[in-house]
Amino acid sequence: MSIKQQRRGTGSATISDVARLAGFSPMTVSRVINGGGNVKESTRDAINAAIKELNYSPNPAARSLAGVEPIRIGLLYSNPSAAYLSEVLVGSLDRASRIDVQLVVARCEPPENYREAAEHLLERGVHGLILTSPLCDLQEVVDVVTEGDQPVVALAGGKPSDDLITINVDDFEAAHAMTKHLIGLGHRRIGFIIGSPIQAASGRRLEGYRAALAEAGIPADEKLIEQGHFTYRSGLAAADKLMDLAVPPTAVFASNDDMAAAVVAVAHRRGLDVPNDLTVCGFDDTAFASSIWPELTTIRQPIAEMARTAVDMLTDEILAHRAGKSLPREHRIAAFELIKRQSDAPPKNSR
Amino acid sequence: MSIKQQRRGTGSATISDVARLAGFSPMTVSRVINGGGNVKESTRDAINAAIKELNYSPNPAARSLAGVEPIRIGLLYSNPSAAYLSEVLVGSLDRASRIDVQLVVARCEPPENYREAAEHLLERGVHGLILTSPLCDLQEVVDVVTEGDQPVVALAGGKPSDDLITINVDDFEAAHAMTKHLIGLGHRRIGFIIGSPIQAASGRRLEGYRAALAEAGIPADEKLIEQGHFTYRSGLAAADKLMDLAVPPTAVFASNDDMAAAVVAVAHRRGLDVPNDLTVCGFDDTAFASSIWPELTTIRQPIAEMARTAVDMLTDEILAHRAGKSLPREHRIAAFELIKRQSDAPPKNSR
DNA sequence: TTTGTAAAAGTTAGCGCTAACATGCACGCA
DNA sequence: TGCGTGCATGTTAGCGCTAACTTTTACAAA
Repeated sequence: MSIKQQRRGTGSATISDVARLAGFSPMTVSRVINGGGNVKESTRDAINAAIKELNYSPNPAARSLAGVEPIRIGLLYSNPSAAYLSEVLVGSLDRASRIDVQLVVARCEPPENYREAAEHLLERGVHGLILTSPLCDLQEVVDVVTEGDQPVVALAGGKPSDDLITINVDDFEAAHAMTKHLIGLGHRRIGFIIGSPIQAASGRRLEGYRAALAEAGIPADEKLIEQGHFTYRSGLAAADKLMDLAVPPTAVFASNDDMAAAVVAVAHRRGLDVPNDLTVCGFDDTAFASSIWPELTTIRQPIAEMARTAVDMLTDEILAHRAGKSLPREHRIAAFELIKRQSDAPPKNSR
Repeated sequence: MSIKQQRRGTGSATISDVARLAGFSPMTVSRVINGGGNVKESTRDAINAAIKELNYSPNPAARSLAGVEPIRIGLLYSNPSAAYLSEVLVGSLDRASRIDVQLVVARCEPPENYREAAEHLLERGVHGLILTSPLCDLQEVVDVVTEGDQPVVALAGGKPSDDLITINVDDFEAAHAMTKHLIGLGHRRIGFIIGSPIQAASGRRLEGYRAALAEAGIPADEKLIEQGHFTYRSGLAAADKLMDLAVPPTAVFASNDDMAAAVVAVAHRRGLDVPNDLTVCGFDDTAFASSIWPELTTIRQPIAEMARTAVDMLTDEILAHRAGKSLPREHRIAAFELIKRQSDAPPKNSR
């Protein structure tokens, strides 16, 4: 007796296996998978059960060969805050390749060419877009990309709205937690450097800071709050002003790492030791945070994870759209993490 | 008369179109494409001509469906010098997706888990590996990944050898050019901070520096040369030593941007203006270079382009390997660029 | 000339999936 | 009873490619 050798095949389950197990034809299975209509509820359930049992997932090559247009997602970035970008890329690529979605990455530098870059992507036929920070906070950019009817995800930024799916950490809670951490160390005069006013997160971070102070019963001192623009240079200026105060802060919480690094630079220039004379902490956990010395205590956003989520959500939207349905725009909140490094310590006088 | 509507199909040429045009069967075309043997020279030429004329390229989905194992390339990185990483990713992904090669990205942090990470990739069935800096300079890592018979490309680092394909800028020429630039500005006492001794590029950069000085007839002063480790912290120490010299340098050329940033920090701490009191320049053009102030004059390696090349070379190797042939290990040199920003100026006394 | 043999080419079938069409069936209405 | 109507499912064929097998051709040895 000869066992017929399978000539090819990956060994994993096929749509026919599922069909056989469920007792229907492959076509019906296909309909269930692709959200097609006209399938009885009980049939759908039986097929889904079979899919689960066989741990089946459709072969993307066969699918695309059979004429289904593969899902393409555009990723628009600018301002290579490089650590951020690489996390975005690693996360989104990882997920995209796993679920066989094409990712088209494009750089754009507002205000010059954002329109062009966006149109370029749309021409390439993308079915959805991911907008990374700080693009999501530029209203013109958002307007351009939401003109069409492709779904758009704003990653770490952007105002939740009906046009935009957003994925963010809770900036308020994160800033609140960091401020509370500083208060816990014994600090009472805590300087704050606000981020760029055009980014929505800046305001939320400021409020988190204020709220933590208020909760601890520490009176707000507006002189301790300086405006910055998320740049190193703006951090230098803000830090100088803070350190020139009659009673300077014992800790400075900057709204991002670039500005925090600038605070460290200013402190050093003035002969202050970080963290013993001045505690400094940042936000974002970019490469900066761990490449300067001392390394910064900061807030980490799970960017890679958020990027993965972005790809998933877009894909769901696109599939729903293809099936003629429509999903409500979701607004996800991801969990942040307070990364404690070497730039924070109790204030001097409290020891 | 009814024109039969094509139900599906992408519209682009298929292997049958090529076969028809060339006057052979699709199978023979397939053989030509896949480097199979037993095709007459004249046939091969005719088919290649037809391929060119129709601008044909095989449909990857159909190919993979027909059972050809898709090419998978592993990319190993560590030490997220993030700008570098993002360039590597953008470049390699761009090319990989265009030629339909799968890229499997993995992080590894020697000395803990490099073996594990490498083995993990190999288990995932990658057919070739890209090793990014600084991994390519760790002999243990290189040993592990070259154990098998997959081809390995060292990107921006590594010693050219029979085991390793390398892609580098000419570190000697680049350091030479930068030093010459400084001499051209009028500097005569130029400090140099050497990179990590374990990376081969460090030595080549030092030699470039020495050669440029020698050419200009400037006597070498060993006190102006300090050892560093490519880290910010090592840059701080080296800069302090240089600035403590009886006759300190008027310019410092650090072997990477992190150390150059540290030199700027030390200068500021000592009340020196950059570039008016001290010229500082770096190497690599990482994010650091343009996020601190003043922005660094530095050497840019075309990392994205080099990454693209890496993917191409590996793919060629893998295809050659599959066809039973073997290509010699190549060692490519890419063109660097001297990026002039705001951290260099003529020395004070020369004005 | 016949035959053997290897090189060069062609044929067949099938990878897994889905579009288009076909069918079956229940239900309501004339 | 017959007949449309619409839902639920099945059948057929083909997407583009290549593995495995078969056939043809070229050419040398018998």
